[in-house]
Amino acid sequence: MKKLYLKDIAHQLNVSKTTVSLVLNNKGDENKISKETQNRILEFARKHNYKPNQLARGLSLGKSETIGLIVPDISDIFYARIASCVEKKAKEFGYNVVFSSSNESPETEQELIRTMLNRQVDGLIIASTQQNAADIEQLKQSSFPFVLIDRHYPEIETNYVLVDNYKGVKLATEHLYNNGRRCIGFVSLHPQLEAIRQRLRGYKETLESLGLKPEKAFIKELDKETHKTAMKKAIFELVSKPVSVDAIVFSTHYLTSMGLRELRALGKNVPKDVAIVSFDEMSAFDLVDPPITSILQPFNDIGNLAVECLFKEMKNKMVKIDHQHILEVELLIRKSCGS
Amino acid sequence: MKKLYLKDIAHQLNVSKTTVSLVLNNKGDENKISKETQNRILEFARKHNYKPNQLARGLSLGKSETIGLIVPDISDIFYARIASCVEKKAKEFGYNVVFSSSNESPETEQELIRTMLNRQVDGLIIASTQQNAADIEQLKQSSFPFVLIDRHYPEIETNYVLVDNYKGVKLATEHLYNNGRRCIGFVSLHPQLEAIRQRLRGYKETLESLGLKPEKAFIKELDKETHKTAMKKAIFELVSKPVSVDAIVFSTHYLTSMGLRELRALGKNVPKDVAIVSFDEMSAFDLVDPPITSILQPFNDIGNLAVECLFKEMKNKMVKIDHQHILEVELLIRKSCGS
DNA sequence: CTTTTAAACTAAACCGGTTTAGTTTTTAGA
DNA sequence: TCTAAAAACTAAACCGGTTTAGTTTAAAAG
Repeated sequence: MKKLYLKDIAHQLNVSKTTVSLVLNNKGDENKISKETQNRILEFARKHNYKPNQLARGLSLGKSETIGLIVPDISDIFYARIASCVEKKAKEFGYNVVFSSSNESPETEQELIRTMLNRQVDGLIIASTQQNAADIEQLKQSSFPFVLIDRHYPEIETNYVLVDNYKGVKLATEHLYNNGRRCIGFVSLHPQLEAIRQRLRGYKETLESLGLKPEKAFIKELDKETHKTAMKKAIFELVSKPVSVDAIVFSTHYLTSMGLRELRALGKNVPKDVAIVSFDEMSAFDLVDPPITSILQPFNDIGNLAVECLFKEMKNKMVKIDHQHILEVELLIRKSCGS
Repeated sequence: MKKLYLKDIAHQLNVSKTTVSLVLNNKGDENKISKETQNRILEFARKHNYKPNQLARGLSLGKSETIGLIVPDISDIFYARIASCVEKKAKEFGYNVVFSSSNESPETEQELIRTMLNRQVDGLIIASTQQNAADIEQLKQSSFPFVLIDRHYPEIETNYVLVDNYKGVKLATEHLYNNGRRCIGFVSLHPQLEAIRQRLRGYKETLESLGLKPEKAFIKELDKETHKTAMKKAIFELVSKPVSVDAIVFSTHYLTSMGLRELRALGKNVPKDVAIVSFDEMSAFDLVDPPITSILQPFNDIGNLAVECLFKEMKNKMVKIDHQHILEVELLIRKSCGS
């Protein structure tokens, strides 16, 4: 059973390629192709299950009906969930998704953006490393449709779908305070990410508003390359004298896991000795001992909104910056802060 | 800054498109383009950062340098991890990956396969719903390069990369036995999946080899649509009289989570009252109370091997069935089976 | 001094669609 | 009866690359 081409249909039915193409693209009526011919073509195409070559179609139309998704790491459950949403939503529009992970490397991200542009994706959804302002700026200048998710560039005006990092950490910190904690630590990664900066700001300002002082010693900012080894030291310092925190806010799910492992290794009881809250969660956090109080991100909304915005951009040709969404997060109280 | 085309380079340098194309594809020497001309072209292309339109290139070459990945659910951490691997490995070959989730629906899977073929992917990696023999058979007949992962069709000879499901469950069951358990239950999903059948077989035959009888009442096969509600009933029946198992093997990570929640809701102590083992795990299973003894799947090897096999197929034109890999699994003993 | 051969390059066809600018045939109007 | 307009269809250009089958020029061979 060899592949069927437009040309073949035309030959078989004794009409031109033009006619076949018009009919199959639903332009039969406006081009005054007789109903009878239309039916013959439609019928034949259906019967032989004709599907056009998308490369040829894309080349001709100047669009690929594919969008690109660039995330730091597709095996991170947070991004995997977003990817799943993006894919579903894109499919509603008849679009496919090509994905790639930047592994937090700006160089890789740059390369990925270019590769995707060469592949003629019609739009991009990017969770950027945030160290790639030049490329983002260029995308904007060339008015290529794109939407940033999870991370944005405060200095560049773009469409984005973010999460209220500040408020999330505020909620978490206040919750710890309300549970009687007064020495609240903060463990975080890559301070170069705006999202992380917002979380840090949320932490500091909330402490201050509560009349507490955010001591430098309470704050551990781990380097992304070395955080696996650095975590041990960080936790040790936080829970030992003279710092001796009685609570820790972790800025990401996997930091929470790692931190909790270290706390246990040190024989600390959670939440009695040290209460913890996690920004973002993993699938089994409700089963952990103790179940971990977490700030939940609305990954479904992030994915859906991002795709919707992107398609509006793609439709309008002119890219308007009018989709700057900051979504609410939710504090899910479990047991890791006491009570 | 408008897009630069091959034609533009040719004009600017006063040579033909042919020459430019040959040089940029490293065919300058074999086509006797002078070193000098080659350098001029290479230099110019680099300076202006020329990248060919991949749709045009793909159409011309009859290949897209893209592979398709079809999994049941990309937001499942197991498939997300495999996707991550596949992407990395594919990139080594200069390939991109388009992914899609079938959501366990054979119709969706069928549609995805066709869509991907229309998009001219050069090969497919499929974790099939296993209810789509017709399409798989057809792929095979048309000798289109593809590799099955995680799930295969025993009745169709194809290349695949699987995991030794039988042995995994055998290991788990024996471990429970060695910890003194004699009433071992089995909770599973979709018995139509070959992988699940293998796991069930592993369970039954191991029990028999240990001199135990695999009672029907010990085995719960949940329906995929209703498993969320059915789990409650299943666990209740397993741990109540007259069945009263003292151990459960769960055939998938999320079943383990759900089952554990139900066990807790019933006030059962794990592992004292009921020991559990999970086939496959989630990120935080080591932090759960108790840490869950799990059968680990080598997702890295699955992804890498699948890509390697696929590329061999793609290179050889002739698709040879000589890549039937069954990878070893590992039992990671934690605390959920006692000590 | 012609004929071969090699070196360096190119025109045009091709991939498989879409679309513009027609052409042919039929019908309606004057 | 002749012309204009409408209906139904199509040839050929185009998208942006790759590649086949040459062409032109210069040097080597006879």
